[in-house]
Amino acid sequence: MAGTPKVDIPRERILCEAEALFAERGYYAVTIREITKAAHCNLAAVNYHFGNKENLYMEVFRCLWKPRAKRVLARFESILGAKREVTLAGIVRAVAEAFIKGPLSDDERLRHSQLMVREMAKPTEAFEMVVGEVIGPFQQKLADLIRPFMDREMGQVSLLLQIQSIISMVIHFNFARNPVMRITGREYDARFKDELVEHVVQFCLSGLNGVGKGGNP
Amino acid sequence: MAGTPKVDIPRERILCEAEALFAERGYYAVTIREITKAAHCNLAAVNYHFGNKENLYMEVFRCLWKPRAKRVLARFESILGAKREVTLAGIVRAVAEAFIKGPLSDDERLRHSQLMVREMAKPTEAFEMVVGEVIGPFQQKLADLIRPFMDREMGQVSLLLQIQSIISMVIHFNFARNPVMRITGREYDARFKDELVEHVVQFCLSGLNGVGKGGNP
DNA sequence: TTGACATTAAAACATCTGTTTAATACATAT
DNA sequence: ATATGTATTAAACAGATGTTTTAATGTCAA
Repeated sequence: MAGTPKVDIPRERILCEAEALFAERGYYAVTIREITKAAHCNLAAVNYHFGNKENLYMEVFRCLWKPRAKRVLARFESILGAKREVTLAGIVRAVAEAFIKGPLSDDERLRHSQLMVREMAKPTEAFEMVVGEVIGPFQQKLADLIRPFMDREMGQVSLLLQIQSIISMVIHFNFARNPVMRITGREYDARFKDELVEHVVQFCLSGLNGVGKGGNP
Repeated sequence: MAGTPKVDIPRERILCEAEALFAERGYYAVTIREITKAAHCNLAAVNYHFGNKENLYMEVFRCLWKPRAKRVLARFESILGAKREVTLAGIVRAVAEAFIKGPLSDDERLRHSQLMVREMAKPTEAFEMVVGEVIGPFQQKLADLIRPFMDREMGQVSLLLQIQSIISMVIHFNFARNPVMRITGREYDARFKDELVEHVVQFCLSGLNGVGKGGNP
């Protein structure tokens, strides 16, 4: 079973299992029969509780994805708020920690980013909702936080590209575990995640030069 | 039609249309009937020329994806080879230009990265082939190129994380056009792509500080 | 032309898909 | 206890899907 829901009613079980399956294999690869079987309930339960498959998919984003995203953002705020003064390094570290370690379990984090990546590849109504209500506002807030550290004459687009670059890295290290593990030969244990956070912070702050000497052999 | 194949035989048309549809919507969302209709040939043609749907998908990677990836890598080598001396900036710029502008048309580039991202989300046999034959070797070569510029004591894993970070950015700016356009409000025209290349180079070389002053207001 | 082979076409097949129906069980309030 | 609204079940439905079959068509050498 994929993550134990607090209330053990069929509706919750369906949502939970549906999310896990949608994340892993995508909307069309998953059948209602699979979902209801995993949730130990009758085939008709999906249509009874959610109307149809498409709305079940939307409800996954409304009831599970969105609250979880908010938990991550709350963690970000919390990490940032704990600091005496806000620095550029502090902001980046807060992002990296919230997204790569954060309040989510490993399974949750994987599901979460897989669903998002699938939406980025082919956006549906869910994407509109999530960008409008969660991701968009967050990136704007991040831009406002970072702007004071940037050149005065830097355009808003440039600023947003900086944000996107940070985000692209944390998304990548979350959802592309497979290639990352395969190429680096490392497991996603606590130690490796610490290294990942450290790496993201270093890279975002000073790029390749941050750890290099810049010398030519 | 999705990109005009050189030889106008049904087999080629099917491959071409299949790739476009698989990239846009994923394996299960696409039906053989759709593919053959788009390719203006009979339903049975897929099973005649490719045996079954699964093998058609694999052939897309073997016959279209892989050669195209090699074209991109060849462009990378070419850009790098044209330089008088190899610098860190030169390497990063070569990667960014090859992947973001490169030898591919806009449609090709989008398809290419969408297919890859779908494979990263849920790897199939195609992923194994592509990582083993193209992506893996390329990242190793990139690591060898960059190593001389890094600290002597830097571990191989750290080095590969640097590579992954560069790659994650170019992949992101290729396949996540939708969110990027939506959030920055820009179109993916030649001008914007130039800006993207410039941004990636700057960011990878010196991170956020590269364009900022680092001052606290 | 004839014969052999490769390709295309149309139809049929078995299975799977999302959805609906109708019947049943269950709980709670009167 | 009875009635009422809710939740579950099993069965059926219509349409879609991958695949196979069988026939027709084209191609080209002997």
